[in-house]
Amino acid sequence: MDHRIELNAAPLYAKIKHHVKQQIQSGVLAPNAMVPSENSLVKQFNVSRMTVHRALRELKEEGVVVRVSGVGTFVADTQPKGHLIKVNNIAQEIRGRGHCYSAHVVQNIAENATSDISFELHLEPGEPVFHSVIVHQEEGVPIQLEDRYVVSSALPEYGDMDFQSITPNEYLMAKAPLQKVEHRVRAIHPDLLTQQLLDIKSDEPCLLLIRKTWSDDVLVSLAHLTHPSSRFEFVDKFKP
Amino acid sequence: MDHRIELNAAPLYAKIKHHVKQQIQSGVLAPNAMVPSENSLVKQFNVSRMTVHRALRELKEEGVVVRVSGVGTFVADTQPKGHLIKVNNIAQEIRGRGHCYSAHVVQNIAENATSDISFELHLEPGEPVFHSVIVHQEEGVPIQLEDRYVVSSALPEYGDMDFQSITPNEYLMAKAPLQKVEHRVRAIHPDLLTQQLLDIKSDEPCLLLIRKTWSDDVLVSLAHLTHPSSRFEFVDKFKP
DNA sequence: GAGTGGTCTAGACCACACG
DNA sequence: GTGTGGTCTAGACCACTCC
Repeated sequence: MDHRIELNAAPLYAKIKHHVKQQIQSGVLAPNAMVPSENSLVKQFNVSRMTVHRALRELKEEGVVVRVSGVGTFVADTQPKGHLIKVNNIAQEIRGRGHCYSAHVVQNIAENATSDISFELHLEPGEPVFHSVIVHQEEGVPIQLEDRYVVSSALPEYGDMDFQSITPNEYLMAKAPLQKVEHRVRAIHPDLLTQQLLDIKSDEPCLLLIRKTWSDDVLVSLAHLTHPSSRFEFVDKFKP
Repeated sequence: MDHRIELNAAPLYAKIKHHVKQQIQSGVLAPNAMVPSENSLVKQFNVSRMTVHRALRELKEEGVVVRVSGVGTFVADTQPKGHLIKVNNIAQEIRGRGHCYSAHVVQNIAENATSDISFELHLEPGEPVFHSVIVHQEEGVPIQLEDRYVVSSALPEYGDMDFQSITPNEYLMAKAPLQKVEHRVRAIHPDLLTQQLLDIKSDEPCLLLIRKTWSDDVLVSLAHLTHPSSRFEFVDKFKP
């Protein structure tokens, strides 16, 4: 049986991985749902079991799936969690979990930098900046409050954007190629406005990620990303 | 349970991985040196090529070796890859600021794993673990509460250590070469004991870093690192 | 007993690199 | 050409879980 006749260059195990991921992302396979067994995928794709096994094993390594010997393979029940570096793609991450992403744009206006903000952004006080405030939601539940300042001179069209379909970070990544990033992570008590926007009680601590991004040696954006502790944690796996 | 017996029960691909790692660590295989080819390892271990291939593929994914199709497999030259959150060396970090580091060892005892801990460490309930609790101080002020469990079978001498002059992390790094790390960061309310040990008020939120470390494909340690929000933040700068 | 995942074999074909 | 890694097959045995 020759599979090489096909022009598609992707290995079979990669296609199977992609197929399962798609099923999860599209909602066909909900969290905790059972993924078709190796043998049924063997029949479905007309490949050997070793190939299916490799696909599912790698999905397990990636944390997409949980496998229990003698029982079956299941869609990982991932709590809201973020990779520090990838917090920018909160929309993508939520959708990757097979959940519904939505955004509530509180404001996106032009301001003159206060002394605090101008200091942080290395500007002169009073220089124009954009100030956007957006609540990111997973399955309708607020998961991140994004309070962002953008240097107007670097991205003059930022204020015209409607961030319903694209997140500010996706916009920034596209318009101002990321050159350098600085993260600070703190635990805080949310202020009253934050409590209301995130729909949390006053005694719930929050994870605050302060993110500065540079493009072309210019500091372009300062974002305060606030996450309720009960709904979010940062996760980072790496190999030294 | 003897650690050596587990090696005999280990899968063949794991034995081959371990063998190659040993060769590298012992200096038999220097950085950039060529690792024996799949076919020669097939003969040496009298196994199938698929088994050897899996071993080398996983070593590649771990960054231990570099593989070039049509050429060969080579020992990776040690890449620094300065990654996230260097909480590892809290003592070093404090001294790097020119401040005085001190440690208060609350306990370092042998226990039998509770069901919670055994689950997290992938052990059977009741298996022996070491449980150390240490308060790390900067200029005499508590800055990190380290609550750590270590798998006894992996590091049988951990319980004998006096962590006044060397931190558990430094000990682990020396005894069990770091292979993989998982971090989770949360914001929490400290419990009463934590408040006392860190000398903080009950309403001060804390940054909790949960750190799991693997060595040689074995999970060896689980640490809860709690930091008062007013005295600590994580900082991370990087260039993509 | 039937089904699951975990491992392993002994072959095979392919693309690529090198001399 | 030979040697390398990348992939894939069609079986197999095992330990395990669930009914």
